[in-house]
Amino acid sequence: MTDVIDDWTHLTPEVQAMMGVYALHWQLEQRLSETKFEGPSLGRSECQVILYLSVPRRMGELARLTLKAPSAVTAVAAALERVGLIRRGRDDHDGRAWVLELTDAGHLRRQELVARAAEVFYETSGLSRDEAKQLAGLARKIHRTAIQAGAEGPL
Amino acid sequence: MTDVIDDWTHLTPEVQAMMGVYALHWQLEQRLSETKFEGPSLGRSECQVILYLSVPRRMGELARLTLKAPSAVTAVAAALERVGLIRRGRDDHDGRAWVLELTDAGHLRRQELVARAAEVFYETSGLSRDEAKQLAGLARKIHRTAIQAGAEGPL
DNA sequence: TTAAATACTTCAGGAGCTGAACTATCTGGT
DNA sequence: ACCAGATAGTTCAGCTCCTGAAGTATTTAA
Repeated sequence: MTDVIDDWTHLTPEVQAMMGVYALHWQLEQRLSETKFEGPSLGRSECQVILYLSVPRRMGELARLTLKAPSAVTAVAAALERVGLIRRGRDDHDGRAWVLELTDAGHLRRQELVARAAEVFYETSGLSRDEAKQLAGLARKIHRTAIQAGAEGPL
Repeated sequence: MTDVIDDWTHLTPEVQAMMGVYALHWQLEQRLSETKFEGPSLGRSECQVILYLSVPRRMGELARLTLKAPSAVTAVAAALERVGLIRRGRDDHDGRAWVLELTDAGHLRRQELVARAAEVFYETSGLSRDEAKQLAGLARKIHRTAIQAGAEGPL
């Protein structure tokens, strides 16, 4: 089809990893957010937050996990509440904080998102189940380190 | 520091991989583009295109590789040419197409970017050299598949 | 030679994020 | 109990970056 000379061998492993990460990230965001479900459609950040809401979480926690500013989470929460996918409640132990929790519709939507994410993941990565698990293992470590680095600022 | 209950075990491998990819992508883009080099500073896409210009490439090829619209590449090329990091020439075999090529300053900047990318990669991923190579192996496959899927549209 | 396809450009418009300034609540020292 | 300072979230102005449509130049195929 195209005559791309992918002399991919002279790139450092780090740059190779980076390019793969960029490509997979783009496809996941793009194709996940443009999937049509029943009910209202969601933006990229809305999908991301729903995935993190496997458990009720405070907004600040979501901001830290998604590496976004608190004000960005405010907008996402407003959108998700407006369409009835989440419910807000005050934190029992801290009246300043909100806890976001999926409604029944939210849980349903999350299940659909997880399923769709797996589809898109395999379609666009071309990885096998075993390779996916291998990647997930690396991803756990990456996630933990990256979130911590993000919380502490850029050194 | 924070009491995040990361019961990360009940997430599917695909979602785990996704979250790791999101976090690493964010950190790489953010920290790479905010690094100060000598000379003019670059946006995220400018950095990405420079990395792909290890070899002269046509603009359409860059659009496909970076998964962006051609018009986005036009803007990036204009910016990079303005600051003297790339040179444009017509493709010998196709007078419609431009070929972008790094200047000497561009090659220098690319080397600095590659070095900085490796630093940021290890700092924010927490991976070892071996794990990085493992990830690079998966990334090669991901990249090839994802770029092809992008070129052919969303199924 | 002419119609259709391709490569890039220009531009208007929009999504989504940040940072600053603000309100509400909590915490610790006195 | 009270007040100062820290913390959680909100509002908003402004910014960056991207896309999609319409336009130009060139190539390809009929």
